Amino acid sequence: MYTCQGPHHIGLEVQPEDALGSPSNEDSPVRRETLSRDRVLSAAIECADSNGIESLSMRSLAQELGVVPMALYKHVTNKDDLLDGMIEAVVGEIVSDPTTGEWKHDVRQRILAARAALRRHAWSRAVLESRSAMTPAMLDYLDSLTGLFLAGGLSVDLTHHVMHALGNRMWGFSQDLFAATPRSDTQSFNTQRAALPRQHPHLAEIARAALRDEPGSGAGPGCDEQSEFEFALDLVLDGVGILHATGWSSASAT
Amino acid sequence: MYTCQGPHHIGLEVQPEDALGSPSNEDSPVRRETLSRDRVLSAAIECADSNGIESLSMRSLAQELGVVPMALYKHVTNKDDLLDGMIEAVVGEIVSDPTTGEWKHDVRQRILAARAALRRHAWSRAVLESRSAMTPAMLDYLDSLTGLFLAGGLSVDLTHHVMHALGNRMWGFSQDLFAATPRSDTQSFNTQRAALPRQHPHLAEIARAALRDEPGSGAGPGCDEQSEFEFALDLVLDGVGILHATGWSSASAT
DNA sequence: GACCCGAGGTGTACGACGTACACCTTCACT
DNA sequence: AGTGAAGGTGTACGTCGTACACCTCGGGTC
Repeated sequence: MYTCQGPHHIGLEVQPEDALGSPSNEDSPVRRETLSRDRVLSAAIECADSNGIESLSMRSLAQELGVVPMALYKHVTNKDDLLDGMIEAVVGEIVSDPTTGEWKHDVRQRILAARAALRRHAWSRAVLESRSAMTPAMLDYLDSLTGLFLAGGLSVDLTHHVMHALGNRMWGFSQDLFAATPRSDTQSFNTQRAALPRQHPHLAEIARAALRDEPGSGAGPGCDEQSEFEFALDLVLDGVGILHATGWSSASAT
Repeated sequence: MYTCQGPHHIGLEVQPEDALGSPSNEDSPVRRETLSRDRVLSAAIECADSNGIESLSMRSLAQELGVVPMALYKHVTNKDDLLDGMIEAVVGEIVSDPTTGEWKHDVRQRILAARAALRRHAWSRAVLESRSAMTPAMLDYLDSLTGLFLAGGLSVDLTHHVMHALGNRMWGFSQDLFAATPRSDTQSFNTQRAALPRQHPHLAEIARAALRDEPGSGAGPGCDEQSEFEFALDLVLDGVGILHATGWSSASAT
C-alpha cells in the first residue's frame, strides 16, 4: 500500500546514518527510494484501481508516494501525460496469443485479450475514450489487429471499414447502456422500476424476460456482460466474413 | 448571444420605472427577465455548442446570463443535474420519422435521426457517456427503438441482445479511433507520419489506400465519417436480420 | 395599509484542483 | 574541492463546485 510516510519526513530531519548508512538493508524503508516515471505510473494505476479514477489527483498520488505534489512533475510533464502513461501501461498488458491463421478466430482472441486487460482496470475505458491522440502501445495494438485481417486475406478496403465498424469494441468494451441505474439508492430505484412498465412497455418486456432467464445472477438486471459482448463481437465478425466471402468492396456498396 | 450585462446591474441601481413600469415594452431589456430552468439549460447548451463543454463552468454560465454563480443553484441542484438537463434536451431533439413497418428501415432511420441530433452538439457524446443513470428522454428513445424491433417480429430475446450489441452506436456515434492525431501540431504530426510505415506497416497500408481513394477530402485522413457509420450500422442490422430469419435464440447459441 | 412568506438573486467563503516558479539537496564526475 | 544537473520542496496563483447566510422583492392574507 505504502501510505506510510512514517517518520514524518520534513526533508531535513531524516537521520543520515540510519537511512543512508545502510542502503543494502531494506527491512525498514524509512527512506523511500528515488522516484521514477515507472514508479509514478504504477502507483497511479494502483490508486485508480482501488479508489477510482475520479479520486486520482496529483496531490493524492504524491501523498501516496510520500512526496510533495510538485515532485511528480519531474517525471511526468502534466496530468494528461500521466493519464497517457497509465493507458500506455494498461494497453501494454494485452497479451497476444499465437495466431492460428484463421482470421476470425485470431481477431476474436486478440480482442478478448484486450478486454481482459482493460477490465482489470475499470477506469481504463473512460480514460482511453477521453484521450484524443494515440499512444505508441495503442498504435501497436491497432496495427497488429489490422494485420490479422490482412493476413486472413481481407482486402485493405474491407479491413479499413471493419476497423471503423469495430469502433471501441476493439478494446473490449461495449458501453452497456442497459445496465443503467447502477448504484442509485434503493428508494428511487424501486419507484423507477415500478413506473417503468406503463411508461416504457418495451423495455419492461425485455427486462422481464431477462430476469426470468437468469434470476438474480448478480451482474445487473440479469445480463451476462461477457456473453453480451461476445454476441456483439461475433455478430460483427460473422457479418464481415460474409462480406469477405461475397467479394464486397466499397466501390460496389449502395 | 446575451453577453451584455449592460447596465452593470448591482441589484439596487436598476431604475424601477424604466424597467418594471413598462413590462409590455421589451425593446430594450435593461432588466433581464427572471431565470428559469429552461433558460439556464438553453444558455448552457448554447455555450457548450460554441465554446466546448470543457469551458462550461457554473461561473462562466452565470456570467453569460448576467447573474451571480450561486443564482443557478435555484434552478439546478448541481452541475451534474445541469448536464443531465442538457442531454435531456438534446435527446429530446431527436425526431421520429413515421414508421413504415419494415423494421430494418425504421431502425436505421431512427438511429440516423439520433445521430443528426447529437451531432448538432459536439459535446453530447462525451456527456452522454459520462452519465451513469438514464434520463427520461433517454429511456423514451430506448423504448421506442426497442419497440421497432419488436414490432418487426423479432423475439424479445433477440431484441434484447441486439440492443446490447448496438451499444453506443444506437446514439449515432462510433468513436472513430482511426481519426486520431486530430489537431496536434504539424511538427509532431509529420514526424509521426514519417515514422509510421516502418513501425506500423498495416496501418500505413490502410492509410495509403484511404488517401488514394479520397485525396484531401477534408475530414480526417480520407475517411467519410458518415458512410463509415452507416457501414457499421448496416453490418449489425444485416447480421441481425440473418439471425432473425434463421430463428436464432440465446438458448441455441454456441 | 400592515404583515409576512416564499421564491429568487447576492456575497462571502471554503476546500479541492492543476501547476508555474524559485529554491534547496544530493551526488557523480571532473 | 568544485560544479552541474537531477530530483525533491515550498509557496503561490487562478480555477473550480458549492455550502450558507443574507437580502429583496411581489403577492396573498388579515
